[in-house]
Amino acid sequence: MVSQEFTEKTWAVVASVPSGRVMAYGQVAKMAGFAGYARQVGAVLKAMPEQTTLPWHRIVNASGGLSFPVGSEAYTRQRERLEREGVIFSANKIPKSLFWQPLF
DNA sequence: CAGGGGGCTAAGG
DNA sequence: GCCTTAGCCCCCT
Repeated sequence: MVSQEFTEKTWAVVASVPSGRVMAYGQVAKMAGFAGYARQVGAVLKAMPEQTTLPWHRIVNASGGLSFPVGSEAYTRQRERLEREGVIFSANKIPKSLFWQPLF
């Protein structure tokens, strides 16, 4: 389990990512005030319920790819949600230009 | 304490 | 592009 504070700060940052844009796990952690906690961000998102309104799918790895095996159910689910918002994939990678850069 | 493993990352071959 | 190494932090065995 992760601290309540970390969880809440993470949710806040994730919720701030606009549709059609994505953000890396490490970047979310940093924005939440927990630099270095990228893996914990993943843990928080994994614990999200199915019906959540939080845009967990907008969080991807720093390489622009999804952190699931290509073709897996989880991979497909996340990719469909992103493409539905207009996010494009090139060779299973999301272009850097689609990364959300919050100006602090 | 030692090991292993996660929706991670950056750097080097 | 791949794989390995190292670093990161938390959790479980």
